[in-house]
Amino acid sequence: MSFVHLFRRFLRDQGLPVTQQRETIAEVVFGTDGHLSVEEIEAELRQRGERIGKATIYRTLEMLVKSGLVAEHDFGEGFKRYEHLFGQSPIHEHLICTECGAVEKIESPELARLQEEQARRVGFLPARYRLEIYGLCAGCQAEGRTLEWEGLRCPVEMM
Amino acid sequence: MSFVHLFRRFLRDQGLPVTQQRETIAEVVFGTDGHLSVEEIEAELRQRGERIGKATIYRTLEMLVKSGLVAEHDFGEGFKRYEHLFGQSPIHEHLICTECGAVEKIESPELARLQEEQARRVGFLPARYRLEIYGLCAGCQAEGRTLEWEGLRCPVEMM
DNA sequence: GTAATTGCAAAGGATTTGCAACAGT
DNA sequence: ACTGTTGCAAATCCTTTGCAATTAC
Repeated sequence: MSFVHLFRRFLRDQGLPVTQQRETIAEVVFGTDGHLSVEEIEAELRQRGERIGKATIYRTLEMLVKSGLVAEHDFGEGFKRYEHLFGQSPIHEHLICTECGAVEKIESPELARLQEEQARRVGFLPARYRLEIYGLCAGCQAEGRTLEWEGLRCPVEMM
Repeated sequence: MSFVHLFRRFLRDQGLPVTQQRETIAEVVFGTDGHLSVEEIEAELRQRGERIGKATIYRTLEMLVKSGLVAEHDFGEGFKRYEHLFGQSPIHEHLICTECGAVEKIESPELARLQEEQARRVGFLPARYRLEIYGLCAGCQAEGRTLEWEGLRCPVEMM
């Protein structure tokens, strides 16, 4: 449970109070390896018998993101998702299945290095990366599903 | 003005009418190499003396995205941006300056290839990529600006 | 002529904000 | 005690949708 320690340290460093709500929300976020939506966090809190307002969840998540312990994602669903970075490389890709919504993580030091290199080549100082690949996951392929909207696309050779 | 031709062709192929509004909106989108927000598109239309409703803009953009001629982006500003892909590789990275908001594009076939490779390695069928690097652009660095929120981050070595 | 689009205004959904009551230091 | 947080509801912002009038084919 070292993450509680880290978050507390962050709050202390910022001169902010360590409240029960903040710790509870952090426990939920650090207790899942997936990508949580605010709605999912709310549900988990309800299940634990905690009654914490939505506004507090948003405010705590903002803090967790600022601390660098949690990453914010937008997979194009119309809302955000949150993922703790505890014990994993902050630089990793996401493979997002457009059919079933599954999100798989892959780490590639090679890819990370290449990205950094490309950015610095044009004088850019990189701080944060976002690598997402949308497509069809192995499971959906096995079930014979195809990329629905892909049929409408004008292929590049048209141009 | 070949893009008008392409968009028309797409509409015909779909059995949809080619309206004046659709062509005008397409002209605006294809007339800029940057990343336009809906608000910016509206402003440009107003400047041209065109009076087109916001709903029509959204509906036309949806169509342009489906056609594959335009890409939709979310740079975390709370709204979407649109970029035409006419004459450029659909696979390119974005370097986004968190201080001045500038967006620079870079193309890296090497990076694209590596990404494809990584995805396929785990049985994933890639269709669409998203590569964004957030940080400080060369211009802001020259002016001595720093990454404001970066100071709050817990470095990885804490974990 | 028929079917689809347009434009307006209203609805929708996620996130933020104001403010009085409350908790952490 | 003092400062900052919490929770509720209202507000906000972007985007979508319903529907009568209009336009493309």
